[in-house]
Amino acid sequence: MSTQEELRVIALAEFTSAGYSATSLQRIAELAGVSKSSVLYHFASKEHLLEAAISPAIDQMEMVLAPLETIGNLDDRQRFLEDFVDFLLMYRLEVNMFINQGPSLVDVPVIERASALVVRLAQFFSDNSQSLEENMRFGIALGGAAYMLCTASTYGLEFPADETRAALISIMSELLVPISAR
Amino acid sequence: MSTQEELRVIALAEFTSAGYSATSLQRIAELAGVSKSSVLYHFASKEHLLEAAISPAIDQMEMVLAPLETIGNLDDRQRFLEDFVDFLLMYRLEVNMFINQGPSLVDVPVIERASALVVRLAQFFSDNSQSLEENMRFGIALGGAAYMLCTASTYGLEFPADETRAALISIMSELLVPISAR
DNA sequence: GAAGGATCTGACCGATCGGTCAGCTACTCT
DNA sequence: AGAGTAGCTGACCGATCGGTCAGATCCTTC
Repeated sequence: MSTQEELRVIALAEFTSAGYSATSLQRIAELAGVSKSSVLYHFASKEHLLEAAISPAIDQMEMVLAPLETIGNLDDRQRFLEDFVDFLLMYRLEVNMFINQGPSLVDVPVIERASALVVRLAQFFSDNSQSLEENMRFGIALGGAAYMLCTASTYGLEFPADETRAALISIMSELLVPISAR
Repeated sequence: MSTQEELRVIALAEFTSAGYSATSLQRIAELAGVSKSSVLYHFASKEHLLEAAISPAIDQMEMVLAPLETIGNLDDRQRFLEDFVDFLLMYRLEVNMFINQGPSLVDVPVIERASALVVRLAQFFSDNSQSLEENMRFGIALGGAAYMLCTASTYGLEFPADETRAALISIMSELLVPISAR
């Protein structure tokens, strides 16, 4: 792994666990075994490092959400949900960071891009009804999944990946089933 | 409202929205219209201010959780859930902060006290079965509710309190109904 | 009016922050 | 061998951080 990749991975882990503003470039450099100057050689600024750390996840999320508006029957919906859960599992650190720290990281372009995606997703899952309970079901599913996938591991809970995936799909399906099919 | 109370309220709001480490004492002082020295007169340190800001919520949570082990039938369980939702609504800022930033604020005594409460709550709601899905249902309910109650308002969603309460109780009941009654 | 405690402030401290810059090293290409 | 470039570093910068301290101000109590 190149130094640049290593820095990106370390930065992502630290930003997620300790928080963006609580993580210093000095600490990232120490964890990577290089100097702070070296970090700033590979990434023009701390914000650029943040951008590099999470934009792959946002790119992937854009791809997963691409077919959103073409979803028709419940099978389409179920397939999409599985893809989305796979996305959550693959990029759990990035998602957790966006969910938890996104609101305090406005003005960072990639964060705004992600926010737009979440709004689009919310509008789809709320069945265009914009009812309170529909919106809350979506919010709980998204926020809850993100919480479970990352924060909860702080409490020492560690689960096999495939079981986690199955349970997550099951619970989210239950939460996000449209009114018409409930 | 005394200066001390005002500082506590402002600090809580800022810690929640911007993050603990991203919030400077200088900023809290400015928002309150006093000097930084005055903040440090009322609270011995930034950490003491954090403690003062969230410990009322943790005290209340301890009271709400007191009857946890005596819960018998499903009616008890439902009543407890309603009390807990009321607690979430009353202390949404504190809960959101603990959920989102708790893991990065270890070594703060009040945070550890709250963590112990969450573990106790999780053990109850997971039906002592410790199965993966039970634990995940609890985690999604708790993390999701916290997310909806605070973070989601960033997206401009604002709901009447009583409707929010009813929807939250409904969704959480659904998520936390024990296996035996499903 | 004197005394005393509560409240508040500006000046100041060392540490750390993100970031700049000149220069060192090692490798590639001609 | 020489030129150029990518990778990396230590020294340094101004700004801001949390925190200390001596003293000003205000209000109560005698």
